[in-house]
Amino acid sequence: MEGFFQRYLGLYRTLITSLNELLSAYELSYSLWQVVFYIKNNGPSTLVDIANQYNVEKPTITRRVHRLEELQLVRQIAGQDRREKIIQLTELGEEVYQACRKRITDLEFTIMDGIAKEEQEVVFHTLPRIQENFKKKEGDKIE
Amino acid sequence: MEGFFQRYLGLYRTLITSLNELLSAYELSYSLWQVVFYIKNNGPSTLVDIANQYNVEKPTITRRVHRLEELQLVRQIAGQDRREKIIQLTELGEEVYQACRKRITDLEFTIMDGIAKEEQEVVFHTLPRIQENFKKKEGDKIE
DNA sequence: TAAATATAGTTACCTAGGGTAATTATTTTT
DNA sequence: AAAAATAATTACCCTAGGTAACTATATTTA
Repeated sequence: MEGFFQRYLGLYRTLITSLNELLSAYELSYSLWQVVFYIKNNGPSTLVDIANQYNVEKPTITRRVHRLEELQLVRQIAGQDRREKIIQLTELGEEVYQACRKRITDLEFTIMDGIAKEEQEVVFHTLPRIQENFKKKEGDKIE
Repeated sequence: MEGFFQRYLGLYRTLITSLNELLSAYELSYSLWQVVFYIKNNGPSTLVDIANQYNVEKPTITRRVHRLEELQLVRQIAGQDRREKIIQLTELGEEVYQACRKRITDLEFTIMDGIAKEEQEVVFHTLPRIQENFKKKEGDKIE
């Protein structure tokens, strides 16, 4: 499938810019949204949980969480292990999640306009399979 | 198609990192590769041509081209319009293009492992259609 | 159980990559 | 000829992430 990367990456800037514009109404960016999304869908989490989910380093998540604390969208709660910082959504965080979720879903429908349901399904299921192939390749390298 | 953006963007860092690693063997990154690729496939081009192709601002391309000049992969040639800077590949640039093209194509095949040809085709054709939908949306906004 | 090791998070510093506004040189329009 | 447009550049700024070193706490192990 020569040219796949080009097709894939050609869409990236358009998509991320569009999402960031949408989210800027809530003083968020996609990278901040990822954290809100993760906590909403996995419950109170540690920074390591989040870093592992998105394959980024811990300082990256430290920064994102600090920003979200400033925005009062998340707060820290006490846990057993005093090394850990467990964060959860605030009430405001929940509200902003709902509002963004709706607008993002709307955008997802808009940009699928005219594309058959079956085609959408194929794309939806194939992208994670490609990602698995990358992981497999990484694994091979290490062994 | 709720969750599409997540699926799409989840792959991004994996993919771009993998490509940048591959290209680092030639002191390139994907953003530099785009310029080499464009010139190879469109012939000698101006900076504006390239900026338009990738929807980035001119200074971005100025920087990329300067870097490629340092690497001696491109050179400037004279044109009619003396405002323009027309750049073309050097012999070294051609060689590096061929080498990278091969390695990128190999990677493209690797990460499609186990994915049926028909599914690959659907993804391949659907991504640009999604991009068109974004453009259409942008257009609507302006009017 | 004391010492060694591992883990969670932070800080400071660095890099990649791109944007905006202002500027220069040249060309095109009026 | 003067005004407007265009191509490229420069200077400055922003976002986002990485690495290495460090602190505090928890877990292993000898």
